[in-house]
Amino acid sequence: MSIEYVLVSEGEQDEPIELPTEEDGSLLLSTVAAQFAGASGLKYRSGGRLRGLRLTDEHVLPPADGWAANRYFCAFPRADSTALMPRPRCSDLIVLGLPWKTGEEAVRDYFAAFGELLMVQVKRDMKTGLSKGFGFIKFADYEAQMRALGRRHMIDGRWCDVRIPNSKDGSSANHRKVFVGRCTESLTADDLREYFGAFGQVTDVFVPKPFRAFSFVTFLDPEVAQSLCGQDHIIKGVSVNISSASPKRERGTRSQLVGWGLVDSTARVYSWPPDAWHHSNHSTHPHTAAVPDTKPYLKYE
DNA sequence: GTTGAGCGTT
Repeated sequence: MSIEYVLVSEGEQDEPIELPTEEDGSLLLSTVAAQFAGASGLKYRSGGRLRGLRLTDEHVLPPADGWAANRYFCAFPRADSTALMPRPRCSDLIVLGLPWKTGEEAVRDYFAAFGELLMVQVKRDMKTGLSKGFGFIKFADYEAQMRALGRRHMIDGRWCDVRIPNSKDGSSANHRKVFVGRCTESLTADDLREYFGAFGQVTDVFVPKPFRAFSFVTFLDPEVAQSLCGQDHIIKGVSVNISSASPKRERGTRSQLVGWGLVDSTARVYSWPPDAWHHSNHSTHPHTAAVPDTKPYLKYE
């Protein structure tokens, strides 16, 4: 078989380059990577759908109808295996020193240059509506976050700082319940259950009545709960912060017990499942457990 | 009707 040239572009819309095949008719991944750094494979469009090419031992194999029948573009690890190799999560960032005048539109306009924005807030006085001079943003891409953190920002004629908020709590107790802060009244228990259900089985959701701007979500698996602590999540457009459900102070007080969900000061608006849950629910907190650090409800470890 | 280091109605 003789050498053939294959049309390959970086992205589907980009200008293709001709790449030479090997004697066996395959295309070496290193040949692709020489032109498109970081490429991990090739794909093409077939009948409106994307199709990936087989890759064996660094040889990209042609489709059944041969190379010439299609145009190819690159697959990159980041684009296709987000679930397998997640980049660091973006966190909310605080923007300090905003001019009093500056609103969310201006903040968004400014930071959009760094990358896609998922959230922009300018904090205002509840009564007057005047800006407090700071706000919060969240980028879609960690690289954008890094770029924004790496420098000062001139916004509407004033130097502003972008930092990681220190309200973030790095600590996370090993418990199944998480505190969900910065809830709005628009977030219902069902919203929270549906959203957090994607991370693991949710066994309980507390939403204080009257509205208190936070909620508690309990998972079956404490590892799931722990893994979420310290993160910001956007639910129905609301940026909530997840942290350990155990308050930092006031242990032993009624508010402590309330925080742990051991006392019902608020309405239990969601409970599941009704009975299987009853026993382990209130017996395994480190401060109250009769049997220290045993986790009879776990099937692993 | 003000202000200029901070931290988002726990």
